[in-house]
Amino acid sequence: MKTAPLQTAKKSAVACHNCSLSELCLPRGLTSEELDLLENAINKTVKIKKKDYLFHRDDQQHSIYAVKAGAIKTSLSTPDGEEQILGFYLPGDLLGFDAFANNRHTCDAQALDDTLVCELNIDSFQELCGKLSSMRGQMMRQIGAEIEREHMLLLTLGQMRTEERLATFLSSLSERNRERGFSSTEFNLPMARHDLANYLGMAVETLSRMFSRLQEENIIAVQHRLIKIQEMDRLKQLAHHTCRPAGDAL
Amino acid sequence: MKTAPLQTAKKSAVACHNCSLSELCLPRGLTSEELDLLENAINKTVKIKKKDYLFHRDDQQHSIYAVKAGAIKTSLSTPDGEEQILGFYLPGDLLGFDAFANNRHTCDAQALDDTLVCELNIDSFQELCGKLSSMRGQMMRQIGAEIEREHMLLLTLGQMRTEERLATFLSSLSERNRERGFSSTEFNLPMARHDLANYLGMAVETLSRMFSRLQEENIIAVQHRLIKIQEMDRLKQLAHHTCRPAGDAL
DNA sequence: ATACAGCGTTGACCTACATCAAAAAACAAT
DNA sequence: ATTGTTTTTTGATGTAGGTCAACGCTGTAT
Repeated sequence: MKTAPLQTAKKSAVACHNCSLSELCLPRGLTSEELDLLENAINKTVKIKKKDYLFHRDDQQHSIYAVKAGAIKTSLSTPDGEEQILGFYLPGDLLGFDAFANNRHTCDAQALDDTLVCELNIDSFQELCGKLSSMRGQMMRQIGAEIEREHMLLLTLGQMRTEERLATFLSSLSERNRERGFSSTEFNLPMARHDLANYLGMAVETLSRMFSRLQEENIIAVQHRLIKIQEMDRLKQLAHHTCRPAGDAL
Repeated sequence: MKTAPLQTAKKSAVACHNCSLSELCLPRGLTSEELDLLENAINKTVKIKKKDYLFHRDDQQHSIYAVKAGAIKTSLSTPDGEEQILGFYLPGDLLGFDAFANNRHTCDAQALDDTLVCELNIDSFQELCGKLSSMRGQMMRQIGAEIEREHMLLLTLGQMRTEERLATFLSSLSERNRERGFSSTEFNLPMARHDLANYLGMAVETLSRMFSRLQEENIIAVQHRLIKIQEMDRLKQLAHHTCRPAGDAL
């Protein structure tokens, strides 16, 4: 289907110390010495091209990855070729925890764009977590956030109508951008309509209609992937199902 | 809404050593000495009555729980009173990992029946995981399984039609029973129609119709909560979306 | 027994969304 | 620019499943 990720990968030096994402990523709250240990656990920085896979379900090799730049989607596919996108991972997000169960990834991870990730060897990372309680705490928080995010998505898919789903998504992407110091009212969607529709459990056509509807009501302005939120309060109102700001990832 | 869980709880001695669930639960693969340490981390055994809550979202106190008997559902509820059930936990299952993120549970957990759980203090458990790599591995496997289960549910809610959803659910409950040494073709549903419908993202009426349809086609026989699977292969065929046997919990 | 409350099933109807079809816009390659 | 390819939008139509309503069954209390 696609070339293996490692064939298109380049290795480069790792440096959490001066990484701009250190406040979002694992390093948050660690001392300089702890950071050294973390850097040792990092295999390498991997560059993957748009549409290439970071990992496949059941791959022999498994790691935890931190996104430095670009965007990754994870998905599950069925025997008959249907897929469900499980999450979008943006700079500062970690992915790969699904491999904890059986030392195999249980979903696929594909780059939505040319992407840069840090790869952490799962075993040395586990070992590190044994040694440093701060690191263990970091990891637990990340895992907890991942579970919480998935809970929100279940709520979205199980209870909301399509307009609500989109409003909730936009609202949480906005929040996310705010947290990262970007504009919360004007941003680019990192994914195509097709992927977003799949993630939100609706047809592309329906998604497009919902974008149009929100635009007609002057709640947002849409130009391709650029979204401008014009009336945040009305957007949040539509997304009233949402429980809390929803911290990490999407 | 309901009495606090602890008011209806009774404490009793903990003994992983002679617990019949030790092969399903955390103790699996641990040495006798490691088991001693685990027992020390366990606060107590808690008894909760049907419809009482094991924990609430944002509770001050948070723990990991292992179900010994009965059944628990976890759910998320929205400001406007809608709920989405996230999972059903049966004997041998662990729940409460959602509190890792912020030291607060992010969902509610309610007993579907009179239920017995072991309560593990989260901090001493974490500490234990620092000391014992085998325990860390155990926990990671459990967390991984939880994530994998939620992925399957996302696939179910996002991609399947109602009949498929029910077929998938029954098929995985059957598999689960088989793994625990119970009958895979005849078992009781631990939850009411209302809860199952919610979990599967459909109306109770629709769920009821799907039960009837499967029964008309002689794939299953239904008497209240008792399910007899008559044609397993046809059931699995209907659930063809399912990726793999789906190990733990529901 | 009888009455009552909660749960489950069935039927009639309706709507939110999927599907089908086609045009328009954006993008890529020559 | 020109052509082909992919993505997005819009419109027309169909349907799966939601909603509303009524009824039957099970269990509990009197």
